[in-house]
Amino acid sequence: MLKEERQQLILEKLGTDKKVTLVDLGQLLNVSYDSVRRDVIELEDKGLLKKVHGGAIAHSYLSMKPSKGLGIVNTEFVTIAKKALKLLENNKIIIMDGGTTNFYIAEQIPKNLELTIVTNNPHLATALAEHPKIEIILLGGSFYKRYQITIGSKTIQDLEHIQADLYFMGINSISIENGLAIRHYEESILKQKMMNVSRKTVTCVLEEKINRKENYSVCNFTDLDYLITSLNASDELLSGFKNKGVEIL
Amino acid sequence: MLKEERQQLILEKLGTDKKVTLVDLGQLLNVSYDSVRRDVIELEDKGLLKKVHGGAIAHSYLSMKPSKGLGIVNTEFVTIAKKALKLLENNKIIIMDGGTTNFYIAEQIPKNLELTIVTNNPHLATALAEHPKIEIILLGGSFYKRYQITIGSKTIQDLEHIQADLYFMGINSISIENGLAIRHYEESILKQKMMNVSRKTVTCVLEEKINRKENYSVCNFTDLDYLITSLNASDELLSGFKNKGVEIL
DNA sequence: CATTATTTTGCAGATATTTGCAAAATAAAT
DNA sequence: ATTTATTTTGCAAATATCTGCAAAATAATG
Repeated sequence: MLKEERQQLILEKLGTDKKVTLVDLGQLLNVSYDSVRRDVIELEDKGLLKKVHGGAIAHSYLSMKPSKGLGIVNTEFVTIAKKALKLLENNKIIIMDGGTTNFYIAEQIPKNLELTIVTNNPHLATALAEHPKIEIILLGGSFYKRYQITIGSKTIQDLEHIQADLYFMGINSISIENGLAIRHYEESILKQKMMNVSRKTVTCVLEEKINRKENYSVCNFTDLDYLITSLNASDELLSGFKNKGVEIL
Repeated sequence: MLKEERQQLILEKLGTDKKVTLVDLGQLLNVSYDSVRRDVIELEDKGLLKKVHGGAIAHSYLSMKPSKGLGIVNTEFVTIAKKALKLLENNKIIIMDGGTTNFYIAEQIPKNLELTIVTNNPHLATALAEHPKIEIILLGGSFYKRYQITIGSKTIQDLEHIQADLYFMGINSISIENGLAIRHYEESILKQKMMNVSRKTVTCVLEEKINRKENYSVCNFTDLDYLITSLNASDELLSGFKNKGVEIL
């Protein structure tokens, strides 16, 4: 059995059971104790699980259904989140909106980093509460049940006096011609405001979002400062995005 | 069983029962007395619970984590919540703060009632999102991790332009002489503001809160409009509260 | 295809962690 | 004040981890 195959099985088991012991894994996979341990260490380095004495426990997002593929644990998010961490520095003020990737990023922020995080996503606020050094500002406003975020003029007003260093923007579609766009009108306005009060803006783009079409435009592609993706730099989907003044990570 | 797994179970039990003894835990988890004690010590170091002689008690915010439904149903809460429902009418604007009882009330609100609920408690907002007809306003501000609510001058400012009909106030202690009081300074100020912008104020008082002492006073007993309790009207704990212009339910 | 480099695997000894036990110290209860 | 329950401490056994190393498997090369 290949190493990758084994590690995939570990993740799957972890997704259903939430925890595994190394002894169990060793028997299940028919390899030595040491091999599974090394596997688990590798997986931990990738941020896909948490290793503990005698076993491993799942990161909350492992239970999330993979967007495509069958039974394959989706690690695209985690790869992206890892890259996003490189943009974080001590004492910066970061805006994170209701984008899904922001959860993955939040979970991976090193415990020694001091940050202020401004968000309109209550779930993100509670997730970040586990972190010892992060100060959290929650934006008020109308609570939009469907996306579970605050929204509307009050939210925008709350941003008025904020000057952030970086904004992690969630997006539904991205293309050169149409720029960045999402599905909901009020939210598109809010994202524009968030861009305005941030020195730099970064967006994390999953493969599936590229060249899709959505209704409400937020900004042009070149308004971005960074683009984070798990795609290889040589990938042709990215070809149009290069050399436009946006740093691609 | 992994150590982390055990500790997770301890926290879960604590979330529902509010208190545990080490003896119980030892039996429940099938480990020695000493192990659970060491677990509890570790959890205390992480600030997740408070260790006491012979056991441990939950931090108040543990109960806020909407683990699964509301866990074990505490009948006292439910009795109180039922009574609280009588104060609700169509199209009213209600403020609910971070009080625990507000969760129970929220869960019981009839599906046909149209309300606007203003809260500084994100967990309450997400719980209310299940309700088809309630409009939710979430107050912004600094997110206070320990109690999982927003707090501070921004939160107070968000209340400035709100005129509510009713305020469900959570409280830690109540007595005739010292009035209503809680443990946290900023929160006491916030509750005062919430009272100010509401036409009427109601508080739900569990037996244990009566004649306790807490640090920060919020208001006098007579500033209340309604008092909801599960105690029998003839109970002597209530004797001092009667005929003071506060309607006791 | 054979050969060489690279990676992966399992093993053994040295360290470190966890666990349960028992005696001594402390706190709570009667 | 005496008894009882709980905590603390030190200790030893069991278990898990880490390290370096050599055999096996895999990939790369000519």
